[in-house]
Amino acid sequence: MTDPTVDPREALRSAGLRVTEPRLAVLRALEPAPHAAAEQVFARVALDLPGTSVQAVYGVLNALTGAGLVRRIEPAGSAALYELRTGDNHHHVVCGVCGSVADVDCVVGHAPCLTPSHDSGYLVQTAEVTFWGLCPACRAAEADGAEGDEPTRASSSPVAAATPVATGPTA
Amino acid sequence: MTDPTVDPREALRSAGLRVTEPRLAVLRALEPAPHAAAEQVFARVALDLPGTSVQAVYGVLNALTGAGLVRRIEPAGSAALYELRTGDNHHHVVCGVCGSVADVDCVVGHAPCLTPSHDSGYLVQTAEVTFWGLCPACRAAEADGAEGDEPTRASSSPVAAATPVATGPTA
DNA sequence: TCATTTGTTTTGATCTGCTCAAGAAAGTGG
DNA sequence: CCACTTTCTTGAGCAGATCAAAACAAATGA
Repeated sequence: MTDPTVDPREALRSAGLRVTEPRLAVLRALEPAPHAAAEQVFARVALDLPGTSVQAVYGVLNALTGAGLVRRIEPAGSAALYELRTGDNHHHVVCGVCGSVADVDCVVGHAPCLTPSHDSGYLVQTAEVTFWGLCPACRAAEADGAEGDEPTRASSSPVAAATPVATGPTA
Repeated sequence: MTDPTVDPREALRSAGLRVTEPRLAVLRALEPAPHAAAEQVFARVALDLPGTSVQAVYGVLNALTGAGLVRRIEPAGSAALYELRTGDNHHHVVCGVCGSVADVDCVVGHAPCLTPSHDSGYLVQTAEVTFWGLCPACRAAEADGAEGDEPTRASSSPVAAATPVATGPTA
C-alpha cells in the first residue's frame, strides 16, 4: 500500500483526497528527497509549481500525513521530516553532527523492543526507534581531525548540541 | 552516577558547575515530577524561588543537560521534557491522547535494536526507543465510549494528531 | 452544460518553544 | 574580604508550525 511507484493520482483518490496540482507537486518533491523538511519540500515545489505558498505545503503535508500517504518523523532538535515510505514501520539513523537521516530496516531478527513489559499499564501500539550516530561523511571529517573535508551541511547545527543524551547503549 | 539521592550541591560541583539557587530549585522541581516540560519546571521553580525568569530555567536546564545531570527527551509533537534519571539509557512510553510519559526499562534481556546492520555506513552510538500507546486513564476513557471520566489533561492536545504514524509494529 | 456542494488553497495573523545579547548580580578561590 | 569568573535578569527576536476567513477549484447531480 502507498507504493510510490503507483500513480500518485490513484493513491490520492483511493485515500479519499482530491487530486490537485499542489499535492502532486509535493509528492513529486518527496520522491527524490526522502526525509525532507517542510521547508525543503516547499523549495522543491516552488520550482515546478511557482506560486505555491508555504502554508499550502504545510496543509498538503498534513493532509497526506493524515491520509497515510506520507509519514512524518520528528528527530529531536530539528524540524519535522516527511518521507514516502509508509507501509513498513522502519526506523531511522540520524547523524548527530550534520543531521542527515537514513533509513534502517529494523534488523534484529525478531520484533525487538516492541513488547515492553506493559510497564505502567500503557497499551503500546507503536514503537519508534531512532539511532543516533555519525554519518560516513562526518565520520571521515572527524577522523581527519576536524580540518579535512567538511560534511555537506552546516556543522554548527542545533542538532549537535541537543542530541546524544547517553552514550552507552543499555539493554 | 548522577544519583538524585546524593546532595545536589555535591553533584553540581563535581560536574564543574557552580551551586546557585536557581539550579538547586530546578533540581528540586524535577524530583517530584519526572518528565517535566520546561514550562512546568518553571512553574514549580517559581513557587519556591520567586523572581526566577523563564530564561533562567531554560539556561539552567541546558547547563544541567550539558553536564549530564539531567536528561532531555523530545517526544514528537511536544515540547522537550527533562528527567533526572541519567545513568541508564532507559526508554519511554508516551500516551498518544493525553501526552503523559512513563519510563520503560528496556525489557528484552539483551541490547535489542541497538545494532542495526550498519545500514548506510553510519556509526551508531545511541538508540532511542519511544513507545506510543494509551495510558491507563485514556484507555478507560476510550472503553467508556468517550463520555466517561475524561483523563487528567486536555484531550485536544496537539500530540494526538501528530503521532501514531504506523500501527503495526515491524521487526 | 450549468449550478451546487464540498473540499483546497491563499492570505495574513498568531502562537509556542526556544535562543541570543547585554548588563547586573552572585558564587568561588585566593 | 577582594577580584575574577560564571550565572542570572531583562528584553528582543527567530523558526517552525498552526489557525481563521475568504477566494477558488474540483467532483456531483440536474
